[in-house]
Amino acid sequence: MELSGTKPSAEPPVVAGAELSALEVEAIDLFVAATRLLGVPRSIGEIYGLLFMAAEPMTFDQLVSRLRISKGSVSQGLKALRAFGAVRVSYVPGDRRDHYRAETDLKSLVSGFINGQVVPHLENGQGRLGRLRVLAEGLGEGLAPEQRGRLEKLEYWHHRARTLAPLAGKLLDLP
Amino acid sequence: MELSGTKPSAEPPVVAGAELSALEVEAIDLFVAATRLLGVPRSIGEIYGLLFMAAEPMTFDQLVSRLRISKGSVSQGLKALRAFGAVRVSYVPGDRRDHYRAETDLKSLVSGFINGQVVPHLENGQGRLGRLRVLAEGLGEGLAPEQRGRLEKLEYWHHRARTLAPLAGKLLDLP
DNA sequence: GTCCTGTTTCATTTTTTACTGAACAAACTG
DNA sequence: CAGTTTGTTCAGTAAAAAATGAAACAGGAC
Repeated sequence: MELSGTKPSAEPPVVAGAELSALEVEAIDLFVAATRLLGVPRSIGEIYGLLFMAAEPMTFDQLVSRLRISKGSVSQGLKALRAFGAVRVSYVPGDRRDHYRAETDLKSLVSGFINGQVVPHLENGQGRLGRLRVLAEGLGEGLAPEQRGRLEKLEYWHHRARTLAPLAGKLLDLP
Repeated sequence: MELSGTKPSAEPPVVAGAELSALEVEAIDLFVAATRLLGVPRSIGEIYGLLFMAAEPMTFDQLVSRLRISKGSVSQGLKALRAFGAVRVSYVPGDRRDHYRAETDLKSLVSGFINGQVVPHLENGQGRLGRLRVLAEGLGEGLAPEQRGRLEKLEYWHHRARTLAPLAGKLLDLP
């Protein structure tokens, strides 16, 4: 199965249920790899990857038919992507369907991800730390100095994370 | 189930196979929550959490018996934690067994995690990007301007990530 | 109102990932 | 050296996560 020709004479059809072009496959592959690192589902990477390479916004059913994944996955994937601002909905006059396009501003993407995935965990951590503090106080002298130091360290880490998280997007500008 | 007493008169036994103290449980819980965010297995959080709160280094079989998880999990977990420098091995004279303690320097932990989990992915991405570039060149004019722009964006992102990743630890110092 | 079209929801199935435990290897001991 | 202790590996299994697809829903169009 060789791509022997020197230049592609027939341009890839961009019809609804068409096969993915090699370029699209490669781009999707890249984003799927990224999702593993970020710990989000594969299908989300597929959707974002395809939208990222698309020359123009795509509809729900284009995503379904070109990626050959279920409507359920597309619906949930778009929901998550919208939730942290990685896709936007374009209004297209005369078309009842929503058209989706990828947000490609790195700062927005990073901020969105931090706010959606990290900040909630940190707020959770707040509660856990509080309980830990109460337990430690209850122990009084039963707490070894090493342990006391560790708890202080934890408080410091948490504080660090909470002050840094909102800045993550901005850190991309500086260096 | 109330902790009604004002001070704990009976101190918790720190014997090998003992129950975990409330403090330990709470700390482990916190780290287990963190592992979900980082996408690493739960057992790793348990091990690190217990070591983090331990007043002194612990042995392999203490981890097995106190956490009540299998030797396999402890072995694999410690292997991973050692791999990115989150636990260190203490030599204890007169004891054949290794004693493990948690590394608690935040910079080291962050750097270790980045080097172990992120950098390999980025190197991988190098290859993917290369293939994408080749495909794009092959298409020539068949590539829409939007798509060309996206590819440039990708290159930029990747470059950004590669230059920033090694600095991650240091970024914790500055602000 | 009823009939479409586009999208969401959710119980079930599939896939992936992590854990277990027994067999194994290495290193020490007496 | 035989026996014991300490830790690793890996095939099988259990648990968790994600994908599916059918049914429900929303809101225009007619």
